Amino acid sequence: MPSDVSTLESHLGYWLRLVSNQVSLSFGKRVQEEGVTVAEWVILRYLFDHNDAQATDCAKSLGLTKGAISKLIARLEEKNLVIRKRSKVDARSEVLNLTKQGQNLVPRLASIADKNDYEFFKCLSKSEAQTLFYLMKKIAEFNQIKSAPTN
Amino acid sequence: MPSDVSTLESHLGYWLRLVSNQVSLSFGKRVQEEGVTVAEWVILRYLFDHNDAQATDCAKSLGLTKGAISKLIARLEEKNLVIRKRSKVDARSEVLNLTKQGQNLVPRLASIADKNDYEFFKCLSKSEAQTLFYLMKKIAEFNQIKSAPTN
DNA sequence: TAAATATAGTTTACTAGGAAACTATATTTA
DNA sequence: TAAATATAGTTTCCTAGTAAACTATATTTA
Repeated sequence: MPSDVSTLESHLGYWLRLVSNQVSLSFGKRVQEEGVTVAEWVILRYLFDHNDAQATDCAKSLGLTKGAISKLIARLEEKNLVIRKRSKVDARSEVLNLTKQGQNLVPRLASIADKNDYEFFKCLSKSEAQTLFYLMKKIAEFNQIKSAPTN
Repeated sequence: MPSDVSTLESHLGYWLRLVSNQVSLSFGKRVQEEGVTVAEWVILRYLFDHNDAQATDCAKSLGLTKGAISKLIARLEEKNLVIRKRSKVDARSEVLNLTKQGQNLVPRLASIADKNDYEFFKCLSKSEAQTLFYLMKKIAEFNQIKSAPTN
């Protein structure tokens, strides 16, 4: 007689967490060579497309809290990859930009991201990968998870 | 002229992380009512099926490091949900079991997990959900991510 | 048997992230 | 205009997780 208690494996959330954790771990090890982390890469890539960005916009677009962003920006500034300036029009907010060094780094990180994604998901056919993109976007949209509209 | 720098959204890893983080966050808020966390639920569910389990087996099956397991077990013991005993046959290892309280809790947590999964993924059709299960398992298997073989 | 090595768990130091309280500045409203 | 409220960021405290060093016990090997 089977147990009526659902298993871990019967939940999609379990599988997503399991796989996602490993993808990020693997990616983290790769970008470490460039002196940054996965979370930092995400901010850098966002700023690459958004000059004079505001921390709050960044948080909303990337689905993070302002607390998380605050800490990441502070670290990126220390690493000399991001410059923060107080806004002239609103003394509460700040204006974010990549440094020259930051701008040079982003393409290299993008290559690493491409490679990591390829290695991890190369077991999927073209159409399976497309399906997975489609499903993730559908879930994100349905559940109102914000994502950077950069393309 | 388009940038040759790949976007965040062009990586499956990005989407998985985005969605997975939100699923876990949502689930975490729900199980909080029962006084436990997502990571604790995972351990409890494992121990529900594995009497006299060893921490190392637990770690391997769930894809966690022994350090992570060590801290989680310590907390579960404090919460009186798990009992740890030193093994008689091997003084290095310990024998893990749920307390009566832990056994009673697991079915309630399983219900919450069911509900959370349903709410988050109800935007998917039956066949889409099946496809997502299939793809996650395929990726996990290909990349040798360990998962509890409880069913 | 003594020394080397392997294994089980713990601890420490780190990144990732949320929640909530906090400071400072802007904006609304009475 | 004064008071209330909203917004931008920061800080603190928590959980989740890895890596690496550490302790203690077992097992191998010379």
